[in-house]
Amino acid sequence: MKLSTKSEYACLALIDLAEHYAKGLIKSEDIARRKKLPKKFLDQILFTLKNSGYVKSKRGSAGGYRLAKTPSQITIAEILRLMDGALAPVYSVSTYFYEKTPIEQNKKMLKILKEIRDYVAEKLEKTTLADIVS
Amino acid sequence: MKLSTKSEYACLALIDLAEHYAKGLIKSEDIARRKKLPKKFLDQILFTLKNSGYVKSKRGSAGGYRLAKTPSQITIAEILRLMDGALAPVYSVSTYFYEKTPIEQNKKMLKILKEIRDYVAEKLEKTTLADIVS
DNA sequence: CAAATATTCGATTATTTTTATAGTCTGGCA
DNA sequence: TGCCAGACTATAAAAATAATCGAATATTTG
Repeated sequence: MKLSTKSEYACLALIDLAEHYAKGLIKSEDIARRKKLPKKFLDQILFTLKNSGYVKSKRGSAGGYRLAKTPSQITIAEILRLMDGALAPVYSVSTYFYEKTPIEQNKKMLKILKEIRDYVAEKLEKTTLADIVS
Repeated sequence: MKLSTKSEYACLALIDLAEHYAKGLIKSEDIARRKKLPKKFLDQILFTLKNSGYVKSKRGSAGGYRLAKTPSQITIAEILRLMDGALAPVYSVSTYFYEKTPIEQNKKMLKILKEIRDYVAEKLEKTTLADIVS
């Protein structure tokens, strides 16, 4: 579970939207400036977040983005799974992205990796945007 | 901390050497066959392991590889760090591979990631080859 | 010594993933 | 109508990952 730049950006963007949750629509340009993210790349990420129902948007000169749910309804786990796939250290211990991998040959090693995946999944599933807004 | 194929192969190779620890020199071909690894890629991995002092080798028709230490002296953590780098989910919470990353902007998120890195590091640092031989 | 065998080690290639940019289109507001 | 901001697709640059090749060298055995 190494976070890609993309998932770091996605988290920061959602955090920004959570921080300005009361203000209505936020322009991607403002998010990019505040969080120091490349604007066009951010647009692409927001597009993905929109398609998956985490944010809503409005076009036009008074347009922008806002969260589609309250900050406490969005967990970090779902965002990372959307952007990076499995939280697990190997696919063979992933609950949602299971796939065979060579290490499956060793049951004891697999058990340890599974414990790691469970710790990470549980921790990130109970952490919501509301918990990390600054 | 998503394991690369390479680090899975490295673990399996070392496990194989640990399983045959008493038998002296083991040919890479035998490891490749037993653990179903691509021979040439495995050779490259064994070469890295040798340069870092985890295995010793001997050439020639009666050559092969053996562990340079006892199975209980080799931790999974060091092997993964050698092959993949940081165990941490982001470099900005890595102890041995620290580097700035965007998520550092949010202290609460960073704290959670740090807890994950600590759990993973502690767990893998106390797991040795001796613990996982089958 | 010669043949066979196994590691050495750099080079190279292939593939995938990651990161990012470009550009056109479309809807909304003044 | 004309600008503004998101919508969406395409594509490309860069980096990481995965794997292969092949000649060189060392060692054992016949």
